[in-house]
Amino acid sequence: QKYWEDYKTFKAELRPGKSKNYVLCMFPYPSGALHMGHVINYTIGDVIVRYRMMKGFNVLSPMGWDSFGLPAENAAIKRGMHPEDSTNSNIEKMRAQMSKAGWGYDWGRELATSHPDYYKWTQWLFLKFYKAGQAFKKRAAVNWCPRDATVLANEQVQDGKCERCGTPVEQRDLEQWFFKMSSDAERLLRNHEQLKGWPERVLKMQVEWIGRSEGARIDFTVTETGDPLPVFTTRPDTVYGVTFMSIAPEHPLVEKLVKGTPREEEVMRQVREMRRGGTSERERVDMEKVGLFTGLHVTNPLNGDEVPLYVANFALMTYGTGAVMSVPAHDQRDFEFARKYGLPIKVVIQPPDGTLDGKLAQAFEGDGLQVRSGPFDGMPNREAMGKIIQHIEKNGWGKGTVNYRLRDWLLSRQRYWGAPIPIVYCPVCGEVPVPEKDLPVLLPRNVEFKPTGESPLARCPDFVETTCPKCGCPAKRETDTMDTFVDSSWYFLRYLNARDGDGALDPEAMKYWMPVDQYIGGIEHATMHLIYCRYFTHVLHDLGYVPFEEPIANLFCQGMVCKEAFYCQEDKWLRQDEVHEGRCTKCGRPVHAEVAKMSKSKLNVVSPDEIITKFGADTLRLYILSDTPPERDQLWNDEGLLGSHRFLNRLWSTVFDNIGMLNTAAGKPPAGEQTDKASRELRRKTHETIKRVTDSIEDNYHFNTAISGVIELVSQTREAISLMNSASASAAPSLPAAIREAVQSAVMLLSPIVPHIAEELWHVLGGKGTILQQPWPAWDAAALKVEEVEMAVQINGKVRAHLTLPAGLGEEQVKEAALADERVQRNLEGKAIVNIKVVPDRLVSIAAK
RNA sequence: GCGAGAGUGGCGGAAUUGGCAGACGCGCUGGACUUAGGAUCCAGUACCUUGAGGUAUGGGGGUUCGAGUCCCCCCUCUCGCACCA
Repeated sequence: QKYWEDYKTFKAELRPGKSKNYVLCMFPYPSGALHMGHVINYTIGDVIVRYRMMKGFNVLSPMGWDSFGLPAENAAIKRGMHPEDSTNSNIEKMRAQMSKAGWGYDWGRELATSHPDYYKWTQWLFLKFYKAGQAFKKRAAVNWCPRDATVLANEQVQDGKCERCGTPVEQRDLEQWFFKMSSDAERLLRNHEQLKGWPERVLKMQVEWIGRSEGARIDFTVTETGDPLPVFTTRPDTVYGVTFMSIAPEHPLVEKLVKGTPREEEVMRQVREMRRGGTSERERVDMEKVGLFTGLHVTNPLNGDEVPLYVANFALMTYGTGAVMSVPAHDQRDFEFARKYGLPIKVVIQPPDGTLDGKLAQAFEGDGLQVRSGPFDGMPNREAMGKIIQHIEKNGWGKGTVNYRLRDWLLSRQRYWGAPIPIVYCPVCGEVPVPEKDLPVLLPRNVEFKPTGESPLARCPDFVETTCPKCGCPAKRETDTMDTFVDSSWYFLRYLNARDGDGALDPEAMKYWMPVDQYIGGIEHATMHLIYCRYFTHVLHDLGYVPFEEPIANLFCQGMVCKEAFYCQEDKWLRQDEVHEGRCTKCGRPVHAEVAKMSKSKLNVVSPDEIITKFGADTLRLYILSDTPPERDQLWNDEGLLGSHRFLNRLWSTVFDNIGMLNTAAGKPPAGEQTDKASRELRRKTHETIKRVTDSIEDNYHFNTAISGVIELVSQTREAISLMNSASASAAPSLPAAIREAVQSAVMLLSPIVPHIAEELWHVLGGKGTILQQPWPAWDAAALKVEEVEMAVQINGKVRAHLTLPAGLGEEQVKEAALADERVQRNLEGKAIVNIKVVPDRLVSIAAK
């Protein structure tokens, strides 16, 4: 580690003409302690970095800190510290832990999103977005977490709960800052074709999240007042079957429409009741469908039908137009609602095989022929869809349109620990952006930041009170801060010129290094960070700041590290040492065991620090990659860790116990065709392993099979050493050279995974400098050739015999040899051969009756 | 409900992409050695029977000389989305 540090092994420089490789791991929130999630993430990244360095790439491997945000603030409150202090001390601790793990980074590019020299540029970018109309303020119903006392983006709400703390989210009407992400929906979707190096499931999740659907906007009219009431539908072919209209309780028209009507009080009471749980709470299938007649009606522009208008809890203000044309005959949800409230059901599409009447058991959602649909009667409904849209457009009743589920990104937060939004409110000039020369808008240090629901910065007069940059009048600053996902939406660009005080982005560096060749991180960011950073880059591209649209060429999502967790009814979650023979050692009750992601609450965490202290970083690194392909969840097993430790000890002693022989053999010509059989076989194993390890890494980073390959090579090498030391050594004069080659190859192949031991062994074997400057081993195709093969003989699909034959033997000769075999003959007795198939060097398959 | 992925020994997982299922590791069983170390080394370890066989990759069909792998039906689990009009 000292060598890597002293010689700046991981310092990356822009070298035009040299192939680059940008390997990036998702930067951590500085909690102060590494956990196994970091270990798997950053070990994968480090192995790729080292492998590609040996492959000759100019590799960039940066690291930084996602240091703003709620967790830092909450932790600081709990510990009675200022978030700035606890964040900085956590960064120190974690940087030291990372170095101990042996992960190689170019620390000269380190950044922290909470440092003014970073968030200055986050604010600068915000202003660019603002001027381009991509950042704007609007009043909207937003998700509110009462515990964290702040708003949340839709992406941060899970199952109606705060993604951070699990508290049920409420709905509030607030004026908030948004990024116009919805305007990028089409491109976010379209550019998927450029993301060939992304996992399919991440793209699928993004497709669902963006939620594109084609249909039409149709303008209904409120019969009594003449107010327009547009709806979005994906089934314009059913528009003649509308028998009522549903409107979201949040819809601005509701209050206006019922005002002064006899039903006002009742309707508004219902509206308040429906809104109480918040939008997300209502977005649940199992929620009972509730509606209330407003006393008003709407007119269907196509047939003039006047149908009742209902306030309904299943209508969402956040999708489409907030109003739904309801067609109970052809939509199951509308059907159930109509049944409940005794509303008419009007069939307008007949299935090809039968005749539906008004007494349906359920909605008919399939295809058929239009009926009771005016000029479209008799037309197949698929065809009618287009025709009806044309008809609607011609008459000015609406328009064919595409609707997206993706909403704008709510970026303001009523919390302290984030980048201040650089806007000033002037009584004369209104909303005024802070001039670029006045950036950063510094986050003041002395603020009472405990959450109350009001932005903490609002209670800091020194911060709030300012003058208008335009007219000089006394003015007030925006007191909300930015969502931390804003910070992390561009950090991969900032690494390229992290120390540059003159600009956010460096065009030359971006041209060379971008896009990111390999991004590694958790799947949990599929619809958050991984959409936000794409959107951000798209806008920066449109503004001419970056020369590409997609920042991440290849993405790898690692699995979780899990471990058995034990639960006792009486004593709750137990540590492993509190369980004995399936029973709780405290109360003797049987214990329930389950495999779960390592978590403090389930008491099944293993501390990387402790493992490194006891067994060394290499044991941990090797073990975490050994058992399971890295994209899959893995099960932590203490015994398995010991197995990895034992292997490294074996490798170590293989070198040290034989160091004299190994170094005497150095430089001797490698065993060739003229040498003895044992040497040729070891050499073949060596080159097979080089190929296998290289292929395994290239095949989606399957380090587990790469490692098992090296273990086999080391075992075979140790057998060769025993042979060499035995009496028959004279029969294998080339063995020392073959053993030397095998050992050296094993060390090189393992070096990205266990770099400390590999560097040490490499030096003991006479190497100079760092192993990272050595070329990755190449296999010699000639050495892979086998001389003899064992072929299986199948008779009617069952293996009946084995033949040892020279490799590459002709088909006829193989058949001959097979039929001559005594066991084969015995099994063929009394049968006639129907067919013989030879798979060269593998097997013979005989079909007989 | 929709979408994706996965079902292989006691466990984690291999399987050259249609070619001898169970590599490698853990665990377990014998044995060796001992400077008692999270030792090490050797042998064994899918199941049933052992003369030889027979049965096995969630279940059932199919294609094929040959299927864990391809096709059809079914079951189970995991993850994501979910009143999306």
